[in-house]
Amino acid sequence: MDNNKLAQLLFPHINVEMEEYLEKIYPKRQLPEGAYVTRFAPSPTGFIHIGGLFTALVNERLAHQSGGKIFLRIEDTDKKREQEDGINEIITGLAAFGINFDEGKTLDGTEKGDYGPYVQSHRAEIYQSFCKALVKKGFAYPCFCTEEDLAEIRKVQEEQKVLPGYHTEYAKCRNLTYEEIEENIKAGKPYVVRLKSPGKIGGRVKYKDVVKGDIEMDENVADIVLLKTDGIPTYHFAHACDDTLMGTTHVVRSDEWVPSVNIHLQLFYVLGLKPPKYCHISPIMKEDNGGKRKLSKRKDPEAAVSYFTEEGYPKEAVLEYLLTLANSQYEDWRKQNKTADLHDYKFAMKNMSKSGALFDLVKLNNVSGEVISRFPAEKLYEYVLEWAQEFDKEFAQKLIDNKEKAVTFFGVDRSGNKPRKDITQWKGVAKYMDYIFGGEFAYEAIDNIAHEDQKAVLNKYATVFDVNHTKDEWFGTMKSICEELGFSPDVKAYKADPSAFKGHVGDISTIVRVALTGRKNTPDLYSIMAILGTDEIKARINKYIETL
RNA sequence: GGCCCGUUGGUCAAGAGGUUAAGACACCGCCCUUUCACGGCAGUAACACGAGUUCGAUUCUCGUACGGGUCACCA
Repeated sequence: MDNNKLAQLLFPHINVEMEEYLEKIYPKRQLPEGAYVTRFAPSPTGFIHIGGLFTALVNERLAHQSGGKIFLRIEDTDKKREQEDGINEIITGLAAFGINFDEGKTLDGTEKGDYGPYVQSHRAEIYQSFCKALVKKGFAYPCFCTEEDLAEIRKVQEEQKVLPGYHTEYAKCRNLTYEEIEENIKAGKPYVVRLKSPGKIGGRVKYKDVVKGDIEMDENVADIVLLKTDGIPTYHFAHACDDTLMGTTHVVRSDEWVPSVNIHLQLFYVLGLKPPKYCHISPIMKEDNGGKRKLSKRKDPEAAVSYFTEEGYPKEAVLEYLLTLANSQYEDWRKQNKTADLHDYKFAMKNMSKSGALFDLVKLNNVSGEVISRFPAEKLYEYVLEWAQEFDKEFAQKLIDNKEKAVTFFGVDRSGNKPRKDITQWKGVAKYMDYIFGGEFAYEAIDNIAHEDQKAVLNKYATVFDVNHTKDEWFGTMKSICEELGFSPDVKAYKADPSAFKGHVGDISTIVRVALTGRKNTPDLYSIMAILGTDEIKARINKYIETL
């Protein structure tokens, strides 16, 4: 068989040689020593999985902290999956979490970067050129098998209990003559181009995975499809071509790809190219009936990153949580560097876990509360407003109409080094601060103080408070009414003999708090009273008394 | 089923041939405190199992179990 002749028969329209792409069209990148070139390579469904964000984040950190580049490559070789506008959704979705690409498609529909096109469906000639080179070298051949043929082969293999797949003597089209091929093509028979695998059954390959360590597995023997009937490559082949041309140094992807590495290594081998380093990271899992399983797009709302924006988790919180999953020492670093930007953390690949972590919403809440506690009042206001404008218009309007009040409120207990940590997501803030905007709210019950005593406390308090008091005066006022009402101004004295009092000064503030806000748990009461103002305070006290 | 990977408290995890087996979240208790918080201190709780190597194994080796992944003209 004359391979050159076959290559010409198969790819008469391909004139650019593989070498030209390699040397002239896509010259090697000029980057500093040690710089990583990584990529994020989704199919354009528009859906961003939390695991995808995780992968993207790792890729982004690796590239940017090393002075390298990260590019976005759209893997749209499967037409069935395509989705209108999927690419833009991915770009904006990731940008919302601070992941920006140096190269690839942009929102205006153009592309940036010198290694494009970055959409695989636009790279057909490149793959075909590489494939042509393989045919010339005798490492690829056309296959005319139909689906039925393949099913038949599989059936036989199952009966014989041998390795399934298109390989060795089962690879019917491997040894077609030039004449047979030419005849089939002239007859218009559709065909794929397959790899003529040099692998041997029983052969083994080894490689060192950056996160999993040494891995050894069977050598690939399957004549996998390189180019599909439509001339578009499979993932495997596209990966080998693209990551070479685009200069990827580290392929960071989900560990479901580990079993394909033997194929990829073989592809680089037959192409005569050097493979990149592989970093297979573990997926994020979810507890399910005592077992673990991958977070599922269909069953788990939290699988979609949009869930976190809808719930109102600040992007910093999600990122920070993901970073703790990626590198548990991130938390220690954060403790030492409370105000530092999370991008200052030196992410280390070797600290990544080999096994999949369960997604823990409780932990996310903790991280989020921590992150939000560091936001100054103005920033908090902006974030909450931004969220509300999209997900709770009514609340957004209130925020706009009462901006000053809201900002003041957000500043309560949030300055200094011991900020409150009770806001963990924007959804819920409306309820959290409803008493700031109006008097409509339910009252939490106070069980340990009789209604009559509560009334007495409030009636008295209404006559002595003054919103112009300093905090000390305010506190003094509250203490001063204790004795005549039968309460202890001193908590210790109360605890020493609870039966001697109706309650202590703390109970008085609880009563006032519930009257004014409806709840036992709010930020500093003194500050809240200052926000409400005298008339509102009196009105609310009276309103509460009526309910007793 | 073949192949690959994994298994330290409820969760995330550090660790290393000899440790009282870190830390974080959650939970519980105490302290501080006018309330709510914040903070501080303490506590409950773990090396899947069985062999082997070794003076000694949670750490190394081999099995077993369990969990996960993968075996497409999908990525």
